[in-house]
Amino acid sequence: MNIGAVAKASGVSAKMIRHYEQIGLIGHSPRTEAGYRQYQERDLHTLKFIRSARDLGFSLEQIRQLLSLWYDGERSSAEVKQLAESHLSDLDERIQALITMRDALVRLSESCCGDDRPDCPILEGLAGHVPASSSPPQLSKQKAQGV
Amino acid sequence: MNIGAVAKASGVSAKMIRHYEQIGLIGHSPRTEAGYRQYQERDLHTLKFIRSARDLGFSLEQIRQLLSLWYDGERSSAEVKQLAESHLSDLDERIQALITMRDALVRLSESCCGDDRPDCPILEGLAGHVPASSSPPQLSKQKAQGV
DNA sequence: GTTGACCTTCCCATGATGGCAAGGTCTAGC
DNA sequence: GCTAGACCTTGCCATCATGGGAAGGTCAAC
Repeated sequence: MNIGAVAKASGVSAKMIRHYEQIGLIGHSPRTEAGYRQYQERDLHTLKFIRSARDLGFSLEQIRQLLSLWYDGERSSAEVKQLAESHLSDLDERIQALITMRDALVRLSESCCGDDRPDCPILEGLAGHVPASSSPPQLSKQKAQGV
Repeated sequence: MNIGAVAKASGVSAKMIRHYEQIGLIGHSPRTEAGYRQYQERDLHTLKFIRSARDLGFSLEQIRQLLSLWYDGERSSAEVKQLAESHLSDLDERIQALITMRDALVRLSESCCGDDRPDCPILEGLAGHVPASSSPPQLSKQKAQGV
């Protein structure tokens, strides 16, 4: 298989496959005389693995570890699970951060009537004059960080 | 005020203040004879605005627009609100994407007992052999609230 | 006058990905 | 055999917001 074929079959772009090779995430593939990279079923399998891990949000560094665990018949599933859990809490943090943003923005946005007049609680909020929230702030996820 | 002082007071690093100046997000500040940037209260106000908008996840491009609306006495609050709503749906998309990842990862992780044996449904899942999920996968939405 | 905190500009790095350019290779159709 | 077009190669640049560091100038306090 040429790179285009594995790319299509794996869902990883040719560009990225070359990149993964360059950073050592995957090995150097053999080349034809003309210099074309040649891939086997096994490589396709690896690329699909990488693709799945990317879809779950694992970083390339984490994928490097996942691959080495995958290849290692002596691994303990605990190691894998630990990696997954660690990524999981990272995801949770990011989700929380975004939700905090969203909640704050929703509150600002709701307080703005959005008509043709210039008065705008959103801008005022950004400028530091926080609008009185209509509902009590029991979400506790307000602007915790502030300045 | 020197740059260090506004940086501290605004929560925007000196590095970033110079950067914002360079990309034209804020104007060029006057300089002392020695070349030190000099800032006024007004600049501090602007930087705090930027910092708040960054805390809400607005991109620098969006902040550029927000600033110009802020400065524009003739703006309609509708324009501001539209910008906010647009960012809001972007946030929602990103949150959903992360939650989708998290749900999938949770499902994989739960199916792995995490002991010292090598058998690992997480790796198998990544390799394409999706484990049978114990409960039907309709949980994606409900968790949007309670993360 | 020295020291240390602060400032300046400039370059590089991040992470994962895409784009483009200049050029080589392969293959199908003529 | 020749040519068009699809495919491959490498290499550089861009994204986005931010930080690090180097080399050097300035300022204030002691």
